[in-house]
Amino acid sequence: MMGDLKNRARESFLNFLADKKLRITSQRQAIVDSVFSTEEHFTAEQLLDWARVRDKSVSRATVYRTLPLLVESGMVREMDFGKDYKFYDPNYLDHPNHHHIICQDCEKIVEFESEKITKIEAEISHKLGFSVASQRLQITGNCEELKKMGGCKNHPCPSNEH
Amino acid sequence: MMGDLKNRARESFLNFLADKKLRITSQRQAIVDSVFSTEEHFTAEQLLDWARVRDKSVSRATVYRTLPLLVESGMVREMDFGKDYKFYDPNYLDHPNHHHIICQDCEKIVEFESEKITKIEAEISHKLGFSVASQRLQITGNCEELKKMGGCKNHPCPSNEH
DNA sequence: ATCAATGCAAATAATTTGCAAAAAG
DNA sequence: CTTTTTGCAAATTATTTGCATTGAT
Repeated sequence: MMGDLKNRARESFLNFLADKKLRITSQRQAIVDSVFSTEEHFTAEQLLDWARVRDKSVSRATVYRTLPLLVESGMVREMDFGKDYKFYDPNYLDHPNHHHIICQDCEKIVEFESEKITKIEAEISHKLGFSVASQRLQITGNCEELKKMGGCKNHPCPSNEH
Repeated sequence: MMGDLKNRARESFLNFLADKKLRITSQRQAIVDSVFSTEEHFTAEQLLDWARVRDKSVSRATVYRTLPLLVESGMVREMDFGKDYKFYDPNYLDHPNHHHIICQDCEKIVEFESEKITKIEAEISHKLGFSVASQRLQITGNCEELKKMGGCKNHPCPSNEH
């Protein structure tokens, strides 16, 4: 049933291309199929790797040219976690208002939703004279392991230092 | 009284430098004084311009080397609005949990705070096994003018097109 | 045929860095 | 004096683009 949703997303995107009179090339297929086969966040480079498994002829330029189309179609969301490259999230279709919480140390990322927050955002925006088109909320924090041990994946536990 | 706060921030930063045994050079003074004389968001390039008014010898490299110190000290917050350069916000000191709402069209930015959101963030994070270190919430929307007229600063109103 | 899409390699642009000279403590 | 900081110019790196060619319709 997850597959169904992803399949529908794939269809939507192909329609989006058709509406814009853009062509469905084998390279775009490989890229799009890759995107709709994962629920992970990914980078342009990762997408290139995945797409090349399906079609060796996919070039980096085509990935970079296709990504904006995926974003414009609403099938994928561009995200910036402060790294020097962007991440892309294919899960906004099913959960258009989800948020992210990221561990400072190990970069573990958890997604969550909150109707309350969505509601407050709309109320306040309205008061300020805006209507909401989209939102992004990122919480940076410490995961359990980091809190308890003083370190997680990326750092040795300080108690092991001397 | 705003000046007081900013002055205190400036002091804090100089102490931060002292604690790290970093030197208070004339270039750093010019940069820091510029930062604590504004409440606007700024870019590295803008900061360079401002600092050069105070001290012509300030170089771009020094601005780029000082910015991470300002961020690390907590006096300035790095922000990414999806442009290809970063913005810096000197207002987190007085309002550590504030959010941004940005018009899609004219890039008007309004800051706001919400204790309710702060509280919900903490609750949910806790449930997920994280503690909150910081957060960033950006709402993208349409300002009044855009809603009413179909366009604001950056675009002609569609009704004026033919 | 026609025109959009591709791969390649070169360009772009914000940010970073090596290094010899200058300045802080 | 010693060590940090500076400006400059060159390097870095994700992303973008020009162009001749290929492929979809």
